Amino acid sequence: MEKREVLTSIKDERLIQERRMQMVKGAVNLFKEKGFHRTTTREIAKSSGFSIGTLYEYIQSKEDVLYLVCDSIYDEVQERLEQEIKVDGYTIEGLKKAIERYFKVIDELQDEVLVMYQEAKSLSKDALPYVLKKELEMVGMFEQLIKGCISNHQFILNEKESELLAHHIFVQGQMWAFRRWWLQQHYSLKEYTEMQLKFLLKDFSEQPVL
Amino acid sequence: MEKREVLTSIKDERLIQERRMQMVKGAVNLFKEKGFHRTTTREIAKSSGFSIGTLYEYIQSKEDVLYLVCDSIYDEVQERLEQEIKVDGYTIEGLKKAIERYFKVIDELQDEVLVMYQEAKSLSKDALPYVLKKELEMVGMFEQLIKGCISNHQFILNEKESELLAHHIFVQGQMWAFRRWWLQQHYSLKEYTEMQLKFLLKDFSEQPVL
Amino acid sequence: MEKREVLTSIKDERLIQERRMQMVKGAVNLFKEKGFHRTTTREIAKSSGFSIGTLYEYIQSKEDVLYLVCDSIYDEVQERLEQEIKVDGYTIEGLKKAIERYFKVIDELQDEVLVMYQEAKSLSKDALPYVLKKELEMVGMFEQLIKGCISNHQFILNEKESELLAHHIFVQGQMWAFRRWWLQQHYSLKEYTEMQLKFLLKDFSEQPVL
Amino acid sequence: MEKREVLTSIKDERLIQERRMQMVKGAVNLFKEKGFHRTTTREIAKSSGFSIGTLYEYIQSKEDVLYLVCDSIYDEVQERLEQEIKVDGYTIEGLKKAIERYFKVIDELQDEVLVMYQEAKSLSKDALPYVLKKELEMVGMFEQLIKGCISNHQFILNEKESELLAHHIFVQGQMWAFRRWWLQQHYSLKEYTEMQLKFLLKDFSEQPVL
DNA sequence: TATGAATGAGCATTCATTCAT
DNA sequence: CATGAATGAATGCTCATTCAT
Repeated sequence: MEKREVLTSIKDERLIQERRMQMVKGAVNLFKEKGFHRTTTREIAKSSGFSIGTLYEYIQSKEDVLYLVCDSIYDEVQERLEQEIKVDGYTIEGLKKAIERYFKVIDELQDEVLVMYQEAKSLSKDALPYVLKKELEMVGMFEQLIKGCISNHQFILNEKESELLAHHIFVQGQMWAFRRWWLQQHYSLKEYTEMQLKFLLKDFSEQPVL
Repeated sequence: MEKREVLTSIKDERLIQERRMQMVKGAVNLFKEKGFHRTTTREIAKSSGFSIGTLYEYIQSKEDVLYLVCDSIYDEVQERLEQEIKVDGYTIEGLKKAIERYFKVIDELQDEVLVMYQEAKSLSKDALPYVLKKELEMVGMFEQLIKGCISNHQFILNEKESELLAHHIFVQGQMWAFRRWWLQQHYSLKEYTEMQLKFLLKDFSEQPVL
Repeated sequence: MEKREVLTSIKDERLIQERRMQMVKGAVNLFKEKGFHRTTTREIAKSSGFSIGTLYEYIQSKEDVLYLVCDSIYDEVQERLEQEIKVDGYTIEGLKKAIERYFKVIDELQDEVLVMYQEAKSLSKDALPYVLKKELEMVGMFEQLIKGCISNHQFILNEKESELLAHHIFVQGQMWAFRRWWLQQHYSLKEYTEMQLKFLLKDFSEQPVL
Repeated sequence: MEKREVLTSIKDERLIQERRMQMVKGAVNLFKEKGFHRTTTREIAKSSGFSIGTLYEYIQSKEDVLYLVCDSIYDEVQERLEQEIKVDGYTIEGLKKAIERYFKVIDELQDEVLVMYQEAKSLSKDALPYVLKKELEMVGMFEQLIKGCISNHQFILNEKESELLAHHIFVQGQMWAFRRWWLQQHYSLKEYTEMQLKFLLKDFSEQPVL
């Protein structure tokens, strides 16, 4: 699936990138505070550093901003993740480290992650699938790791179990962000990570399962 | 924490209950479709079967409807759960059944659960804590079950692990609702439940952990 | 001009009088605080001690309440005044005493007077003339006194001057009420009365004017 | 006391002045006819010659319009007055002329004056003091004139009497406006002025008072 | 007579979007 | 390209009035 196009009347591609970066940065902060619906386009323009007229030169509707924000958050999470994950091989140890790093990335971007999960439903029928697709790509990263481990005889899981485990890992990361009102009062990130690893991988940590 | 009062100018308590039931029922359907912010008070009134004026006789602001909806969903989930859970003792088998039933309840009320999780953030500073409290009560139900099992030497977990496991169970239930766009295309509820049980409880299923 | 009728569906005349008295008493207090437009019929009913339904048994529209209030205030001012004024003869001394007493009555009923002057404009085309008529009757009381004095050769004024003096007196009384935010911080009622008497009547106090 | 700020989202100061002038002009006419409360913001916008949206670009609430109206009326009365009064010295003749001109200004702006006196009470706790202050400034103009005359030995009055006389003059001017329903049917402005001068200043017109 | 639940026209205000400069 | 004034449909909410009980 190619990136959904956000139409603009501007020709200079470099300018488009720059303005949109400003826009996303400003909007994320606002969405964090007040949510998408309670944020006005004027506020977005202001916190982006340009006028409402200019804002509309680079987007077609308010919803485009939300799409741009979601898109950018995914890109950032994914990018950071890929950067860190690549190094380790397909071992249980590698999988553990990947999870650890994933949790760390979520922790660093928790505001953004929160925004995305709370506001994504406001995306149009048009943009939503693209965002969900991105999510599946991230789950796919874990799935690949798991399957790599299985190929390496690190442990045994069937197809569906692998898939679900990948989802599991993914959701537990998000959980750190959107249940932070409780979790982060009771656990440090380190504690949380350790316990999650225990729950998620305990069976596999000693010997291949029969 | 006592129930947050939603002010009304109506004196007949029976009528209040009846109208609010209509209201919640009508509103949930709308919130499902279009979300809280895109639903107008007029639509809520209409789908509740009365006029906008009457709607406002029973609430003070649009947000009250959201609160009433969240409140009612929690009550229903909790009620259904308690009803089913009570019978079984504090055994692993009992815990499993409780989880199964919890997942079933979530499955039945998935629209409502989804609404609640997507819209709760729009609750005022006033109402949010009450809703979060309700959530912790539900987590608490699982925690009690788990601790009961521990007392019965069904397995060994420390305090924090028990808490986290309870959260885990709770979140996996919700996950069935808010990731249904993917999960429910790949798994039946039965499959999902079985696999979750395996992940959540596998260690404990054969013998007490040392 | 006969009293404007305020229609009611109630037959028992005694009840009508009683309910309307409650109504006026309750409404005056509310109008004082928030003005006619900002006061709701529900509030009037409540502060009158009966239900909104009952309120509308005794009036036909919210404006009727305002009319009833204005009417009742005039009646009270006029009644108190007549009661006190009658005794003295048509002398300058008598006129002075009448003015003193008028100012005292205004002082006692200043809230009511204020309400009337600020809200009378909200009366319908129908009710306004009746209220203005009442006002002229009160001015007429002073005019009579003045003309009596002239007949008694206490001083000399032509017709128009007499009229204007009567208006003058009347307006100075009201002034005590509706400029109280300044006057009552700088003068006691006694001081104000004395100075007004000096201004209004000085010329006449020593000898007939040529 | 500096002018109370009415917030606007418009940056062009010239435009603000122009639009507000239109607004005040349109609103005065409506307030005259139906009063502040019975006038809708849409009507104000329409009679100002722009849309409701534009209206709200220049004010923050309906009450701001009332404030702007009151403010503008005072400014106009005061400006016209100062313009005319300056020339004459501190003599009884000068005071008389000032009063004449004041009455003439009130006569010309009687609709506006009426609006102000009937609606000022609807101003917020915030704006009211500012308007009352303006009123005292106008009274102060007469007080200065009177005290100037006293300094010039034109007549003798103590401090409090001077103050009250100034208020007197001020109120008699207003009286021409808000009792016009009677006065203007019985007197021409000329007659009224002459008689008021006689009442207000007769004692002083021939010789200094002992 | 008394009550109070129901009604819906009406209002102030907001805000995404456009377009002339 | 950038600006910001203008627009008006849409929305949350109020409240005078009615009428069945």
